[in-house]
Amino acid sequence: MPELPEVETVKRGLAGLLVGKVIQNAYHIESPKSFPNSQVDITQFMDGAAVTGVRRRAKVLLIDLTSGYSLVIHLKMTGQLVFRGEDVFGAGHPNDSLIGELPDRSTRVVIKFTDDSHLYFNDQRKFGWVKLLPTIEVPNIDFMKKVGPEPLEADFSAQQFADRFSRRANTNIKAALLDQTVVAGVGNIYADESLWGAKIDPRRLVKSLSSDEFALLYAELRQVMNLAIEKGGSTDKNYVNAEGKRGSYMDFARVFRREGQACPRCETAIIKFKHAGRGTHVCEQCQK
DNA sequence: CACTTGACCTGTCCGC
DNA sequence: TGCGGACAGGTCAAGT
Repeated sequence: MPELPEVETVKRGLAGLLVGKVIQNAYHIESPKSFPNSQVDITQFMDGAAVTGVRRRAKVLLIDLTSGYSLVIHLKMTGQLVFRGEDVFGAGHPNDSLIGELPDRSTRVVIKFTDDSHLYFNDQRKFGWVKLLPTIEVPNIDFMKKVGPEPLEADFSAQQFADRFSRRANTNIKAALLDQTVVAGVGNIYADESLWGAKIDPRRLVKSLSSDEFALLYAELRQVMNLAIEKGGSTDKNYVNAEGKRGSYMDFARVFRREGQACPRCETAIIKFKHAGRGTHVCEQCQK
């Protein structure tokens, strides 16, 4: 579930918690695929290194270290990055985290800092990963070379947005929105939400959309993602922020996971069906 | 190259 | 209550 707004929320949380901390050591728990680097590299380039910054590109998190290496992290569907330390969960602090004692049975990677605080990478389904790479090589990995522009950047225009879709002219608009090489960071939740906002049926072919419809979809996508960041993301099942707390965008969702409920615009019941390989939520009255 | 489908995993929920 | 199957959805490999 983590899409751009969720990863951005984690990024902001971690930036405030990790920068300046020095790593004591790092290890995986019974899931080498989750942390595929060699133990030699992990020891050499992590132990004793300090965190200089936390960045996000598309749905990928980057934690930069003084060793010249960066942790490149993808949460995929069920990944969580939860920080635990005295400053957040000291005596007397209310603990409203969704997550209990850590590590738990979904913990795959543990990073221990010299002040005895910890960063836990949890991932129930083991699709996500933490990779250690030289910072200067990060832009050269396949994903970074192929991924499309950041949709929330100030200089990303409606015209650029529309132009990006030319490569997917013959597919449907929902599949194209989910294609990370078209625009970065859109996943199932915000695809459905923005298509509802723009009154576009997800099954429409890209080439059938007018320039006005692209302009509307651009505006709706940016609005819905900005609102989601403001609400700390969407917690459907697994997603939590860097402190283990849920996001509240689902309280504001108009169609996602609202099958059977009334469309906020026209009161018609929202329907759900499988499309582009995903659960898809639509108001068939509004979305044409 | 454009496009679609299946695989990767595990926990949960639904119907029998 | 047990059990099989569907489902969840980000990305990539392999298929047409």
